[in-house]
Amino acid sequence: MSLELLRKLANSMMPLPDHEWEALAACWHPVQFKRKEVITVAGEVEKYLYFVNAGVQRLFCLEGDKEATLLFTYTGSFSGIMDSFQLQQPTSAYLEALTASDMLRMSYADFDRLTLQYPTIERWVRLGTVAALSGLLERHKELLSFTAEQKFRKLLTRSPHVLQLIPHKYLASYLGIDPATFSKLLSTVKL
Amino acid sequence: MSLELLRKLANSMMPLPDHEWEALAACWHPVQFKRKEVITVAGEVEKYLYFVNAGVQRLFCLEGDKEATLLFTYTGSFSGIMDSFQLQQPTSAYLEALTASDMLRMSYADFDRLTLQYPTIERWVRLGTVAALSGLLERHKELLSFTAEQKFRKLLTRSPHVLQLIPHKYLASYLGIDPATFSKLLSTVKL
DNA sequence: ATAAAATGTTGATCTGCACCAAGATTTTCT
DNA sequence: AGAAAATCTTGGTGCAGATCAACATTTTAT
Repeated sequence: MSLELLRKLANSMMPLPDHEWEALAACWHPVQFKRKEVITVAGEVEKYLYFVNAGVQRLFCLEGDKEATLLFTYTGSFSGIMDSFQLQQPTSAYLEALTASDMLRMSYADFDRLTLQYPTIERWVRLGTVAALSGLLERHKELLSFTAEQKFRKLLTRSPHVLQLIPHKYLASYLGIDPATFSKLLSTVKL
Repeated sequence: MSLELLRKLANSMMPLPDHEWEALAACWHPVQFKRKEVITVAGEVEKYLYFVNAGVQRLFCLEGDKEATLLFTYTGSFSGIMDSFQLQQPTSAYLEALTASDMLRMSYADFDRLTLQYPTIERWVRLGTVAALSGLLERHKELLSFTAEQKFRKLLTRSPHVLQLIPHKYLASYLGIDPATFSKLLSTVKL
């Protein structure tokens, strides 16, 4: 069971005393998902916090017959439906594996115990959550004020690698534009 | 200095032992803003967490020549630029008073000390932040998938009172639609 | 109370982008 | 390797909603 990536991340953010790290590490359990497999279904309460050892995942909602993609998670990042997990309330989102995924996960009971027992961990979770909020606010601002082309360009400059990593129809959904429009924008930029 | 509203809110969410409440209460200081006064400017680090005793405030960004309104805060809610405050990083947003505002505020130094000293408070801040994240995700989903009319209707059903409270041009900006379109939608619904 | 500023309304254009559809290409599965 | 499924491309069309503009109304400040 590989905790290397997670340990590296933890150390870079907040070095923990050895015994706290032990307690934390003991709560993670490996789990695998196949490509296209749905990890969490709308209506459920998110049972786990995930850490991605390998693969790409997508968080999305169904609105009528359309999907709205909220975010992607990647190798080396946390995953799961964070608000549903922390508040233990039903979610209206789906989490699915876009590629075969190798993940670690922690149950809510363990998470709750750790945060109550170790103030450092509680604090670290808070700051991680704020960072997520900050990123979402930034994207929100773009949705409110950018044209399709501006959103497209921003994606290209901020995360060019996702073009090879994620099917374009999902990137289009993430930007709130039509897949055909995405394709047309792409062709204008490639010249 | 009126801590009534704040105390009521705190008790409803998480009753604190008396001495913790004392420590918390001692950190708040009253402050007033005039209508249209800018409370925090883009580029700054948010110095304070606010609690609104009276008034309405608006959080927005400038993108080119347009404003994108991210959220409103009201009597009885917290205010401030939460991510900038908690992370002590510069913000790209502005906070302004839409009406004359009567607020309480707490410095970051006090906030930091309280969260380190009292695990209950640290935890409560985390859960408040998650709740904010949850609400923002919900709105994000709507921006991605709703038409102007759908967003308009949702606003009317969820918060009809804001129609009397907030100038419609800001509501339009909040929904990401043109003020003229907002006005036209309003007239169709009034019949 | 009055002037001035801000906000809201309404109609007439104009356009960005969604929508549709059919074919080309790529990826996945066995 | 080959068949099937998924994804991407590209052109044509239509419309939701932005933009423009002029006037009406409401709110604020003195």
